Amino acid sequence: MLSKKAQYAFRALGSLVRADLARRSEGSDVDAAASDTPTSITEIVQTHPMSTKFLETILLDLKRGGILGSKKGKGGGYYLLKHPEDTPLAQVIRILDGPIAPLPCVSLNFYERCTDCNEAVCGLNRLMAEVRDANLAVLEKRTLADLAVHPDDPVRQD
Amino acid sequence: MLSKKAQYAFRALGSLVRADLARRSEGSDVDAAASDTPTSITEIVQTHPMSTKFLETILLDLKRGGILGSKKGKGGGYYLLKHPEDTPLAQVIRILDGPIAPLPCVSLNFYERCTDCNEAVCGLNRLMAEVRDANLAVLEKRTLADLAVHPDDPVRQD
DNA sequence: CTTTTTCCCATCGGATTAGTAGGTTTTAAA
DNA sequence: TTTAAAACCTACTAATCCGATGGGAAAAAG
Repeated sequence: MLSKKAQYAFRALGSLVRADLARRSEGSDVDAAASDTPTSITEIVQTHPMSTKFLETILLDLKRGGILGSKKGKGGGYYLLKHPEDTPLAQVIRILDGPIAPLPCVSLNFYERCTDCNEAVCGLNRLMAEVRDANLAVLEKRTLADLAVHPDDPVRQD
Repeated sequence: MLSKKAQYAFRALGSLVRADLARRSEGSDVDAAASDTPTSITEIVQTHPMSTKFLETILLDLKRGGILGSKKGKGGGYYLLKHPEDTPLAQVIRILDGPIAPLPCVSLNFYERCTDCNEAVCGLNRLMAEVRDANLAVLEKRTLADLAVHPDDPVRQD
């Protein structure tokens, strides 16, 4: 199960993706940088009701994780550092919830050796690696861009 | 991530599967019932070191969950109620860790309505349902029988 | 009637989660 | 140059969950 943190993160990122798309379609002629029109926490909370303070820590995590940039001061806020389709959902989950794998000993990014089992022989290892791969097949393919897709819109099915 | 409970459960079930297979190959001529040769907690802990008391609660959960049968008193213990290949890993995980889905609102067995989002429109719902399906594709196909497979043995790959 | 087992209930310390409080720094704009 | 609005930082807290433990009661075999 995703933590509240990750759930809120995805909601907030939804706002930022929509802002990104809007900016990109509006300023198609001018060279509008994402950092020129950041979205503030206050704005995000208005469309997605949640604790302002809690969201603050979440967006900070996403910034440290390399997904968001920020601008301080009046008119400041957060913005996506990359195109929405270049940030897979897996990256967001890893930043906020840690490992995606069901066991530390099959984790790619948070690997820890199994203390009391021989990984080469352990049947559970092999099976949980299968589960991990099934997860990543989705979570590395799907990106922030997919978050903003409305069900009526054509969805990428490949 | 799987809880310790689920991890221990899989180890213990490994023992019970091996006992089941052994019994089935031994008593091929006689009609030996599983309940005639149960495996006690003490035996399981000897091959898989872990807290006896903790394992006790786990096996009780598995019994209440319909996976194991038990026999009280001297010579008693636990045994599989069904053939190993008839218990998918998903069932074990649900008993000990609850939902497999990443969000309550996409859970098949532990569904809870989303309080602050419209499921029909929410982009996250659709994506997390995809993740759930990817998980279940593995966890409903793989069973206790796969737990006991040694890596050198031929593995079912379908 | 003794031993061995499952079964039941309550508790418990530590970690994690979700959230709060209060302040600082930076920036834009009046 | 003052004010307001924003990100940023540090610490704390309340509640919950996790992993485990303790002390038995009930059942079954010999």
